[in-house]
Amino acid sequence: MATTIKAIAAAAGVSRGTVDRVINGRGGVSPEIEEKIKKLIIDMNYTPNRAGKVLAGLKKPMKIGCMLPSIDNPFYDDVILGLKQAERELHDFGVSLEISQVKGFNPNDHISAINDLVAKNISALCVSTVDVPAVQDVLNSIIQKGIPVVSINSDLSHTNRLCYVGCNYTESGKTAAGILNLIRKEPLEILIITGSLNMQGHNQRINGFIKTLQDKGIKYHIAGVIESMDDDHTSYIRTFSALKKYNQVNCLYITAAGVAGACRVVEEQKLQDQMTILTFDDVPSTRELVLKNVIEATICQEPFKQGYESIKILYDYSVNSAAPKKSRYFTDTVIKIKENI
Amino acid sequence: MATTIKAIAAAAGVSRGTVDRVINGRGGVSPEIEEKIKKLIIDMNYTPNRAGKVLAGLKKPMKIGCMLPSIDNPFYDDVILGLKQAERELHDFGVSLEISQVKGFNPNDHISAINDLVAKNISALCVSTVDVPAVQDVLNSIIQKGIPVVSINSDLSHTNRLCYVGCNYTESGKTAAGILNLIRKEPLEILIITGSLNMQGHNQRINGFIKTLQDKGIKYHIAGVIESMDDDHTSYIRTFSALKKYNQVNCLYITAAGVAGACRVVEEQKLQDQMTILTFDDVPSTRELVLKNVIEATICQEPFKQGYESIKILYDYSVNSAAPKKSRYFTDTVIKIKENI
DNA sequence: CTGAAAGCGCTTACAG
DNA sequence: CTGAAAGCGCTTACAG
Repeated sequence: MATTIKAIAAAAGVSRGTVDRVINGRGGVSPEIEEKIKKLIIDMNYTPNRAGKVLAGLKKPMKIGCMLPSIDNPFYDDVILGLKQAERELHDFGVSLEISQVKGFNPNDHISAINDLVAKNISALCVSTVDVPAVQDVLNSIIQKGIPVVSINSDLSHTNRLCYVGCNYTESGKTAAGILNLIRKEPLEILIITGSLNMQGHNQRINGFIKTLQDKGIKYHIAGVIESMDDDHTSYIRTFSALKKYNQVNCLYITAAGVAGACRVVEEQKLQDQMTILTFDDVPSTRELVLKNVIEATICQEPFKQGYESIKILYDYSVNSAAPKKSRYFTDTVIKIKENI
Repeated sequence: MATTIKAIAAAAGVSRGTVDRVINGRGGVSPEIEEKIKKLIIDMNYTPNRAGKVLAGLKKPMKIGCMLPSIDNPFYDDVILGLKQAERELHDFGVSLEISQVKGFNPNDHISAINDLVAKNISALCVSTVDVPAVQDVLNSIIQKGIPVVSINSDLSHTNRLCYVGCNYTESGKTAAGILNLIRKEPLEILIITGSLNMQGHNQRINGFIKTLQDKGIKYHIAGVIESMDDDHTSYIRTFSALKKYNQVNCLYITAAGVAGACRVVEEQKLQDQMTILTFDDVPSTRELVLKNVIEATICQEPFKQGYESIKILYDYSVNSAAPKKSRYFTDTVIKIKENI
C-alpha cells in the first residue's frame, strides 16, 4: 500500500489539513512543522494519489480550450479525433474541451478566436497558429495569467508555451529524400510544390530534403519551386504552368496541401508512369492517389497523437503539476505506401 | 455535472446501496424497484464515474500477470517498456504487474510460467506464447476461472482470449513487397530467411510478400527458403551455405530474427551494393545495419504500443467492465529507413 | 498557525 | 429485500 496523507499526518502528529498545506505550498504552517513534514514526505516516499485528487477536484471542473485553423482543412480531422479521444478519457475526471475552429491563417482571426476562448474561462489552451509577433504577444499575456499553452503541429518562437507537439519537419524532408534514394531514377528533375515560402515547417521540409539528396550523392536538379498556398485550385494552375515550362520534370515533391490539384495535372496529361510523386500527410484525396499508384509515398506525422497528447500534457500539468519533460514532442515520421496506408 | 448514484437514489426514493446493487447486478432487489432504477439509469443517462470506482476499489489492489518469451530476445524490450509505462500510469489506481520472462518457445516452459503467475493470484493475464493445444487448454481453464487473457504479438486459436494485440503479419509482408516494388531492381532473385516454418506469423509475412510481388507483376524468382530458428548463429551458417549455392541472389527477405547473422555474411563477402535487404523490427543490431546502408528498410510493428495497450485493455475490462470492441487490435505497419529510424 | 468536519462518487460489510 | 454507515485519498471551507 502506498503512503497517504493520512499516514504522513499520523507520523508527524498533525492533522491531514496541515500536511495538505505543506504538500501544495498553501502556506501558513510553522517552519518547524513544515520541515518535519517535508522530511517525512521524502522518507516515506509519498506521492499524491491521482484518483483521490481527481475526486476531490470534481467540484471545480476544468475546461481546456483548443484553437485550430481546421475549417476546410482535412488534415486536422485526425487531430480533432485525438482531442476528442482525450476528452472522452478525461470526462470522468471533470475535463471538457472547448474547440474553436477557424478558416485560414489570418493572425487577427486567430487572436480573436483565442480571446473568445479565454473569455469562456478556459484553464488551459492548445493552439495551432501562426508564429508572428501579434499572436505571440497575446499568448504570452495569457500565459502570464496562469493559463498554460501547448502548440500543436506548428511551433511558436518567443513565447513561454509549455511545449510543442507535432511534426519533425526536417526529419520528414530527409525521409522523403531517403525514399527517393531507394527509388533512384536518376537524373532527377524535381519540381518542388510547397505550401508557402513563409511557413517554417514547409521550408524545413525542403531543406532537409535537399540536404539528404546531396549527402547521398544523388544526381538531381531543382527545376523550380512553386507555392500552392495550400489550395488545390492554385496548385493546379501553377503546376500546370510549371510542367509546361519545365518539361523535363520527372519528380514532384509536394511539401504541404494542394496535393490533389497538382496530381490532377499529372493525371490529365497521363504523366503518372514517368513521374515520381512524394507528398505529405494522409487526407482522403491523397490516400486515394496513393491507392491509384499516382503517388509513390506519402509521409505522415501522427495527427491523432498530436491532438491526444496535447490534452494529456495540459491535464497532467494542471492537475498533477507534472511539467512536460521535453520542450518539443515530435511525433513519428511515418512512411505510407499503397500497402500500409 | 454528470449523473451520480446519489442522484439516481434520490430520484428512485431508495438508498445508494440499492442503486449500486442494480448497477452491478449483485441481486437481491425487488423486481419493481429494479425496473424503476434501470429506467432511471437510462433516462438520466448515468455512467459510473471512474475516479469514484477507483478510489473505492483501492482496498483490493489488482495484479496483472504477463508472460513473455523475452529472455535473449531484444524485440521484447520495447514491449516491456510499454507494459511498464501502463503500470506507472495505473499505479495510483491500485494496479501492479507481475512480469514473467522465459527463454524460447518450449510449450512446457510457457505453461509452467503461466501457472506460476496464476498461483501468485493475478486477476488478469497477458501472454505472448505458442499456439499449440497444450497451451490453449491451460489458458482456457484459466479463462474459465474468470481471469481474462490478452494475447500479445502472436495470436491464439481455439481459446476465449479477450483479444489479440499485435502485428498484422500479412500486411507487413505486403508492405515489404511494396517497398521492393518502389526499388525495382528486376529481375529479383530472392532468398527468404524465415524464423520458423512452424510460426504462423512468419508464414503470413511470406505469403503476403509473394502475393503482392505477383499482383504487381514484378519479375522475381525465389531461390530458396531457409530457417534461422530466430538465432543469429544458425542464420549465419545457413545464409552462408545458401548464398554459395544460389549465387545469383540479389535480395534477402528476412521475416524474423537472425538479421545480424545473415547480414554478417553479406558484409564479409562485400555483397552490400548488389544486395537489397528487407527485414522486420527495430532491434539495436538491425538499426545499426540500417544506418550503415546494409539494410534498405525494416518494417516495424509498434512493440511499445503492444505492451501498453494490452494492459490498458485488461484494466478497462476488469474495472470498467468495458469489453474490447474488436477481437484483434493490429498495431501499425511502420516502414523505417535510414532517415526516419 | 492548526484541526475537525464535510464532501467528491463509489463499494463494502453489517444490521435489520 | 433494503438502508445506514464507514471508508478509499484528497481538498475545502470554517472555527478557533
